[in-house]
Amino acid sequence: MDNTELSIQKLLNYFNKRTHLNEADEKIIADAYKLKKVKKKEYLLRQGEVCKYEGFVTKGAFRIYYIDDKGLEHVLYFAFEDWWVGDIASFYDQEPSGLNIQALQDSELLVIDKSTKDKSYEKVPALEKVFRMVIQKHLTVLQKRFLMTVSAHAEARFNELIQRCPTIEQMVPQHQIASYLGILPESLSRMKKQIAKRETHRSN
Amino acid sequence: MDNTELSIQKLLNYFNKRTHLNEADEKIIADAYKLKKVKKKEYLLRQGEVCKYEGFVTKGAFRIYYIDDKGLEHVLYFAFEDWWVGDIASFYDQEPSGLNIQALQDSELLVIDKSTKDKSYEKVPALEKVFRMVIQKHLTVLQKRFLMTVSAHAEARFNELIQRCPTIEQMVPQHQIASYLGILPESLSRMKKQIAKRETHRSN
DNA sequence: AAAAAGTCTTAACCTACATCAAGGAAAGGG
DNA sequence: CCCTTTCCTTGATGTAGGTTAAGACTTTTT
Repeated sequence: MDNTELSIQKLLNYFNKRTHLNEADEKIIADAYKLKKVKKKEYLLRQGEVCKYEGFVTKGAFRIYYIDDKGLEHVLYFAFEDWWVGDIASFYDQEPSGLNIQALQDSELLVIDKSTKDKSYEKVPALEKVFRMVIQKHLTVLQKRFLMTVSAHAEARFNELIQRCPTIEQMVPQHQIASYLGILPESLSRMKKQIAKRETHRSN
Repeated sequence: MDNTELSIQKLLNYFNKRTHLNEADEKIIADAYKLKKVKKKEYLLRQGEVCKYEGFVTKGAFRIYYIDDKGLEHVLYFAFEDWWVGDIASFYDQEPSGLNIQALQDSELLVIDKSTKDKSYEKVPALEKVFRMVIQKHLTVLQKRFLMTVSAHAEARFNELIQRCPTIEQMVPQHQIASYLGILPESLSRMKKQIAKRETHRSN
C-alpha cells in the first residue's frame, strides 16, 4: 500500500467514525481527495490568495495565522494529524483569504478543490452531516478560545494550553506559542522566568 | 394570520433563501418549531443549565454572554431578528452550558428541542446543508472577531462595530457594548470622551 | 567551516486599559 | 410622583503586557 492509499485510509477512517459509508461512497471520496506534500516553511495558502484547497492533515503540522496592518503575526490555530486546514470563507465564496497556512515541518495532506467538494456533497449526502458536525466542533472550540482570551490573563491562557496540549512546546517554537497566546515573544519569555522563580521559591 | 404563523413564515422564508423546500418539508418544519415569548431581562438559558432550545429570533433582541470566575460578564454576541441563538455544544451534547442568553427587550423566537431537531434532519435532509452553511457563517464571523480582538485596540474595535452595526448604540446600553468590545464601561466612557475631543479640535 | 538566519533572553521604559471610588443622570416600577 | 435601580461619567492610581534595543545561543545554508 503506497503513501496515498494509507492517507486515504486515514481519511475514510475519520469519516467512518462519524457516519457510515458504503463502498461506493468510499470510492467517490478516494477519487475526490489528492495527496499533497508541503515542505517545511512552505505555504498551502497566503493572505490575499483565494483558498483553492480544503485539506485533511495526514502527516506533519501547520500553523494558520493572520498578519495585521502593523505586520504582526497572530496564530489562529495549529493543525496536526487528523485536523482540517483551510479558510472556509475564502474556499466557499472563492474570495481572497485573510489567512496564511504554513507547514511547520515537512507535511502531507489530502486536498480537495471547491467544485469537487460540491460534487462530493451531492454524491455522498452523508458528508453534509459529517462536515456540519466538524464545523460545529470548530465553532465551539473557537468560542471557548475567544472567551478565554478576553477573560483570562496570559499566564492562565498559557497554563490552559500546556494542559490541553502538553507536547506543544516540543513541536512549535516559543515565539509562535506567544503569538497563539496573543502576546509578544519577549512577554512569554519574561512570564516563564516569573513562573520558574515562583516554583523555586515554593520548593525551598 | 396569527403571531405564530407569521413567525413560521419568517423562518420558512429564511430557509427558502438557502435551499428549496416543498410543501411537505414546510409542514414538518412548521410543526417542529414552537413560538416562545421571553420578557425583557428574562433568560432563555443560564450558565450551568443544559441548553434545551435552539431558537430563531423573530422579534426583539438577545445578548449571549459568559460570566468569568471574577464575576465579570463578557458578551459573545448580540442576536437580533433572523439570528439563531443557543449554545451549540450544550444543545448537541446535552451537557451544561457556559453561556447566558438574556432578552434585551420583550422578544419572541421559534424554538426547537434536541430530539425534534434530530428528527427534522432525518425528515428534511436539505436542512443539513442549510445548517452547515449557517454554522460556517457563524464560524467565519467569530474568526474575524477573534483576530480583530487580538490585533486591534479597543478604539478600532469600537469603530468597526459602529460601522458594521450603526444602530447598536440605540439598541443596547453602553456598558454592554463595552463588554462586547472586551473593555470596562469606564474605559469606553473615557474613550468616547477622547474621540469627541479630537472631533471638536479637528472642526475648529 | 563560515556565514546567515532564526531563536531566546534580559533590561529599561511606556501605554492601554483595569481598578477603586464616588457623584450625577436617567429610567422604570409601584 | 417618588423611590429604587440601572446607567454613565470622571479622577487618581495600578499593572499586564507592549516597545525598543542588544547580546547570546542554535540551526540552517552555502
